[in-house]
Amino acid sequence: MIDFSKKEEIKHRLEEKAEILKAIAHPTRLCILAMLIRDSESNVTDIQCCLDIPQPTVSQHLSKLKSAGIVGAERSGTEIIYSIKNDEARKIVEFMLDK
Amino acid sequence: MIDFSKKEEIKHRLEEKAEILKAIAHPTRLCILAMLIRDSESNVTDIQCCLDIPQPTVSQHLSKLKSAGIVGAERSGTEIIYSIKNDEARKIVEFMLDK
DNA sequence: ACATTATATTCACATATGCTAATATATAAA
DNA sequence: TTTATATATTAGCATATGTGAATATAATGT
Repeated sequence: MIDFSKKEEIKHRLEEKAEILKAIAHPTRLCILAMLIRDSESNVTDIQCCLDIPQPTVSQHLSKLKSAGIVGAERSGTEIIYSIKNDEARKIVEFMLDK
Repeated sequence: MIDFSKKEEIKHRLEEKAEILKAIAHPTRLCILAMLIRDSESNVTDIQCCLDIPQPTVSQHLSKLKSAGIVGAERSGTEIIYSIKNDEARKIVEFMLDK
């Protein structure tokens, strides 16, 4: 067992929170998340069409959101359906875009 | 929340929001903002002591927060007093740290 | 004027990020 | 099995970011 001092605990928590914020903090990813909030889920092609940027770029942003635990992916035939799975992130985006 | 029919119009808005989030999205800056929420204002030395990192590093993070419009600075003698001036940013930090 | 304290700025460097182009994989249809 | 469609991955490159060390500035006190 590792014995974290209180400062280390706080530090780790702040790092986790910063990771989530950093994943959200990009205009394209904010837009993707806004789409996913509006439509509750979406595939890559729909997102790409909406944003009008290259497909690999969309996939890279989705990959970043996914590895931060903000979105989840589920294959359906040839498509992959993305949706928001982190409620904390969802609320931040909702708050930012309601402003 | 977002009107996707006006793509060009919302692009700038998303960039602005992402700028704010990006400024917040760092463990040290999250910690600085948490201090400023708790104490309502603080000088550089106090922040430096609390975080235990070099003074220039603190100044650089404060500078980033300031140029993003998140904190304001006011000189008082030889000290400079920082405080949060962007309420949107304050609410995001409060939300993140309450979780 | 000089020393002290508080803060900012610059530089150098390593690492991370974002983009594009090209290529790879996976599923489904013919 | 070949073809088409949807998505992911890789490589290369430019730019941004974070940090520490050293230095600079600004206000105050002696």
